[in-house]
Amino acid sequence: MAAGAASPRERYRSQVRAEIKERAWQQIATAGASGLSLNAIAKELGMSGPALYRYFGGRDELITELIRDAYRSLADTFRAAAGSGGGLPGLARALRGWALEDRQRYFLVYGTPVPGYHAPEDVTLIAREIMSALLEVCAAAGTGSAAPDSFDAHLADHGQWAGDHAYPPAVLHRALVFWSRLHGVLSLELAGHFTGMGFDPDLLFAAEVERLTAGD
Amino acid sequence: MAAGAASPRERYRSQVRAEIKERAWQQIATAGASGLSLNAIAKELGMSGPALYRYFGGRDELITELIRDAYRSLADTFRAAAGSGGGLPGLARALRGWALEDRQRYFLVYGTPVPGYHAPEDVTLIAREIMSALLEVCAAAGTGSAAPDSFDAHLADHGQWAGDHAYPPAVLHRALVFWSRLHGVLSLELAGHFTGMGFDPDLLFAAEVERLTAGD
DNA sequence: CATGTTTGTTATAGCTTCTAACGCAAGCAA
DNA sequence: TTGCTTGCGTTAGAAGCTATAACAAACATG
Repeated sequence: MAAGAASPRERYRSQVRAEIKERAWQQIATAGASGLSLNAIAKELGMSGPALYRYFGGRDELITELIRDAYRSLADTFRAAAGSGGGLPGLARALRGWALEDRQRYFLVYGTPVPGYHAPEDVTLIAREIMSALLEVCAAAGTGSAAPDSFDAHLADHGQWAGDHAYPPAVLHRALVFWSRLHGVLSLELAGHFTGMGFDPDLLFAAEVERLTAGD
Repeated sequence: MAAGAASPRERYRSQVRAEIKERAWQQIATAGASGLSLNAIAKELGMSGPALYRYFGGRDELITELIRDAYRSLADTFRAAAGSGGGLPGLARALRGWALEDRQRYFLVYGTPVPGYHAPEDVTLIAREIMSALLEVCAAAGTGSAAPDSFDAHLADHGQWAGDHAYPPAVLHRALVFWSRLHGVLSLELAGHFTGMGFDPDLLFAAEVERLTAGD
């Protein structure tokens, strides 16, 4: 975007910022988001503590940046999957692949929220973008064979979140069910609640996708 | 149990321990588990910092204790619901009620795990107890109308986690689907991913329970 | 060349967890 | 009742963290 032609100073600056974020991802991967230490990152980069504050306003700002990148990455993955004609199974595969690629990144988006934290405006916009791609695929996949229930009736009156496109309630319902069911399996799997049970979570995921595409 | 007749010293000790845990729950409710501060708790109780270490080995031990209590509470809730004949809808209601009662408690059980953390033995035993109650209700509810799929075949070979009772694969599958789907909705709702969308998460939950009981 | 901006430094405040050493007081026993 | 033991709470301190302030050096630009 705007990172092409810039002054050498800005080039250096953005490169250091990127390096900081890279170390931050490494730390998060091994110690979780709560274990991220600016001091440790600074030492790893060979500079001393407060130097990092030239690049990020503080710990919260750095984490917010990582969250934004995580959302962006998921949105791009969804956009690509939605555009490649794989339908709902393709989208599901993309989601699972993205989740397994970096579980801490998944938790940054869908993990336990910090009570005080409020996501900045642009992050909620990316979230809308993700939802939009999902709705698009759901609409293309048809309404399926599930009979309309009371929730569909509710959605007919409370479906403004889908944006401009006036999707039928069945499509909205399908999208919400796709989202919550696959998140349910992925979340439990990534959190390790299936470990030691012996079965393959991938097959449970596949079975849910199966029922999802076969009219719920 | 063993807390009935005890020396006055032990009575005092367990009372202080309980008070500490109560304050800890309050703190977690407002600042999340990562924002729990032993120092702040000590000050609230009128004693100074290191005194808490007479009652808990440290921050990790206190949090582990809270996690254990959360698991215990969920297990008791499940046991009661399983015994009261409400079937799967009753169990689902109980789960939702328990989750909404204290969202941070839910996150302590099903939230983002800390990479290094390993749950102690007894917690995994309580987790098994929870699964056992769920399986019991699933078995009583019948196998439903869902046709056996490849995951059922897989479960026939990998269903040892159900314990002694040799439940049929369909029952195991039903339990896993009950668990993951309801967790999916609850997790997204409690994390606030539905806020601003306008629809009622309770109705989505109810719709999922509906499809869960009506043969998937 | 001079001037202003940006970067990195050290010093410092204030917070955290946690260990160590000490004094006091409560409970138990002879 | 007199002592002894055990446990509780204290202060002091080490090591870590975030974050700010003040300063020095390097850099880019007039």
